[in-house]
Amino acid sequence: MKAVSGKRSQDIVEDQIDRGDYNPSSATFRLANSPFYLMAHADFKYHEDMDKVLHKHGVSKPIYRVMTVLRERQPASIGAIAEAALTKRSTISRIIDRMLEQGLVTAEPNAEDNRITEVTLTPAGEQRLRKLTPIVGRQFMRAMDGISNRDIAHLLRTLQKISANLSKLPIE
Amino acid sequence: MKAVSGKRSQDIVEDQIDRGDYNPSSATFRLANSPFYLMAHADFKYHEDMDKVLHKHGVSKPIYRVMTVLRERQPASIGAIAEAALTKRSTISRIIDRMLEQGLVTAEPNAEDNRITEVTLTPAGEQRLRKLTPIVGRQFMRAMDGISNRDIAHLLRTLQKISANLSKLPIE
DNA sequence: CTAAGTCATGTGTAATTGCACATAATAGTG
DNA sequence: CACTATTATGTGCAATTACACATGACTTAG
Repeated sequence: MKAVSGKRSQDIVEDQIDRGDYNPSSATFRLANSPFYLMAHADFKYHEDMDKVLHKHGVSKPIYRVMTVLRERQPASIGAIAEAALTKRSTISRIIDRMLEQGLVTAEPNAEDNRITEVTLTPAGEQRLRKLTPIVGRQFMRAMDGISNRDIAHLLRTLQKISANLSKLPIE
Repeated sequence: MKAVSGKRSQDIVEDQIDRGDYNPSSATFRLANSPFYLMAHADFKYHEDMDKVLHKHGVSKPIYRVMTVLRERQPASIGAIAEAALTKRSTISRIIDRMLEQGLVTAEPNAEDNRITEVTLTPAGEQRLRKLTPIVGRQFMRAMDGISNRDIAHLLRTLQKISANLSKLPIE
């Protein structure tokens, strides 16, 4: 590897030990070279344009996210949706309320466990989602322009590793 | 590259053309294989634990982000901070109010252009930031455990490309 | 089988955020 | 030099969010 943070590569015994400029506690750290800042930046830009378009179709970003979660697993409980959508349960509870008003989902108590609310997309919800899909697809293609599928696969592997690391026990 | 979405690799003329499973509009798309979902997920987990620790030091996530922006460029205007911190100007304006109350920053009108508010970290703000830095550093090391610096460099390049793509003209 | 414990969800409340607009300051135009 | 356009920021207001707690439902120990 190349030298980082002024140290010569010989000084670095293993590739993993010294994170040099990448580490936010380094004196030479810069946001432009920070993985997490860049993730937030990319994610922000990705949604920035898209949200405006989605709003024209009466769908907010959190509602869209819930719909994509439901597309994969139906029915799903409030708690399961919250976890997958990276949002607090109480918030999801209210988002589902709004989706009910719009007729995008149904919410029924689970037959075996009455505490659980089972949320399912209605045909109208499915249709709305199908309508939005190509818009999101175009935005995705735009984001990935000039990036090889090999690089995308590499990106996925790294992100998955990071997520796995962070799902272990917390800091202190 | 390997086949994606059921197509054989021979069918794919260029590596960039068909995004297969990666594209949110694909029938075989899964959130677990979606770059943007994984970015959001990693970013969420990264901040989830950290925020709790930061709060014990009286610093919220948005305040911490503003501080890291100021560390790199001081003084900075409200607008410049907003852009770098991926937050609306009016929101930053109010966050700066809170930081002023805590004595973390000063805000002075620019001498040449009276519209501009120049925000600067106070010594107390600098000190607070220095105190938090090792905490964030540990979280970073935890996140990157088992990932080589080469992979991090690769991740950075890809994320930078994506950000650059999305900074061009919007969708429709 | 009953009581304590755990779990899933919903709700009151306060804080945060963004939008739309207002205000103040500068730049540009004829 | 006056007048319009643009720019930077701040504020009223509505919507969204999270936290803390309450409620109802299931589970388990004894």
